Amino acid sequence: MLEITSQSRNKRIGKLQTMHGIVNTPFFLPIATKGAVKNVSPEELREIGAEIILGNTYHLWLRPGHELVRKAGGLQKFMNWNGPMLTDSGGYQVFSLGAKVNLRKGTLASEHIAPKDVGSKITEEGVEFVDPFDGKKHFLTPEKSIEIQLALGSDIVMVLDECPPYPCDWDYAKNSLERTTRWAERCLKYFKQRVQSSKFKVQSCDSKFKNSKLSQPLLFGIIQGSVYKDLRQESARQLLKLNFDGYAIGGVAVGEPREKMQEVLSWVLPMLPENKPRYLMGLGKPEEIVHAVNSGIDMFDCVIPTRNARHGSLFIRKDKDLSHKEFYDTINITNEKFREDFSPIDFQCDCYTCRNYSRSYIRHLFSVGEPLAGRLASIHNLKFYLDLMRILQNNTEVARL
RNA sequence: GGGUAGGUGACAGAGCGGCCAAUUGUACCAGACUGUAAAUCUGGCGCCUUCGGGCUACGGGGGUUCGAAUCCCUCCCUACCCA
Repeated sequence: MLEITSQSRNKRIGKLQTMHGIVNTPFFLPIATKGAVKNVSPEELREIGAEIILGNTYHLWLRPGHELVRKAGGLQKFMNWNGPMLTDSGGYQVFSLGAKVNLRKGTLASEHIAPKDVGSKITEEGVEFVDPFDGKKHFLTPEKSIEIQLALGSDIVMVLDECPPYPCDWDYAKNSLERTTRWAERCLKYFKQRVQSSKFKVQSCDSKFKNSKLSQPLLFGIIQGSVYKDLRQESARQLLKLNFDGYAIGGVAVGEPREKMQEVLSWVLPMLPENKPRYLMGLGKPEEIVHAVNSGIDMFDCVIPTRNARHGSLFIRKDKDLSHKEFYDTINITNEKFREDFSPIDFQCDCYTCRNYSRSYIRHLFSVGEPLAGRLASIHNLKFYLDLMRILQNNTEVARL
């Protein structure tokens, strides 16, 4: 249940209760796909203001295996993250692994080949994946995905969905969304069965959470339907009937134009209950997050801050007015113009990196391939994102400081 | 002093008569990354250009040939071996 503490037009600010603590909304989840946010330790995540992170079912299932993580006491304990965690269901890998294998075969993703024909095979029962590392096949069902997520100790469990690529024709999108709903039902059924059984035990990493009001994870449904209004709304209606703890909007930022994504929000958000969290999966660029928060989204996750950091692309605050279209800049720190620039990445930033290191030094680390480069850059970019969320959490007014 | 192997673009290293301004890698320059197969990928990388092309280039000089980085002569240089 989401406790909304203030609201202005569509924008909501609140608190989300989870097994491992309360999280302020709207929030951003740093991504720890394989049980670690790349280059950043849990302590550093805390320091820069992260309250919750995201782990990945698919990757952790294959390595090290969810049973191992269960034995370790849950992923939080395993990786030393004392706080809430959301787990993705593996649905995105239907898209990302499928589409990429497809591209390798020389077919354009834009030609839209249904993923069932490529790297992942979708049937009513579940999805068959081919592990790109060793070519082994793995079969993931809705029930299996839930089982894994519970073993990982997830606070927010996502249903297994299919994330279709863009463009995607109406017929395919319709079939896909309906299957996603059927999978969601199976997830819900299995989830209830497991969580209500006497054997269910919260994977708690810290005794302080024993008094949490919540003794079981939250389960979120995922709305699909590509860029079609009728399908998106149909998907939302179907999932609303199942009464999930929260609702995610999936299948966006897969190549569709920006306006399409904003349209999807405008169709779907008015249908969702006020007191339940809304999660826009995989988003996004800072301005997309600001727009989505103003539209009523509470949760985000994205690889941009960490991946771009590793590639030398860094965020810089520019304008305090978030309604201003260009409230930030990005620089590529590897550019020659920073060779003798001894100023910090961002004067307005108080992250560890900006307090202690110059652009020139970080550029040097990148050019000689020192791992510290990616680490300092990731800390900075994540701080930029988390600061952005902090600003959004502190201001009821639509996108203004 | 004698012998052998070599000298190719910033570096390493292919090419060994025309399809060579010259494979490839690195370095360098720029760009892209949206529920992470990503410390990855893409493009550029002699000079000039009206984008058709033009010019200068494979140690120096000379030659053979319609045509040479590629063949011949000579000089210079480098590495290793023998004195």
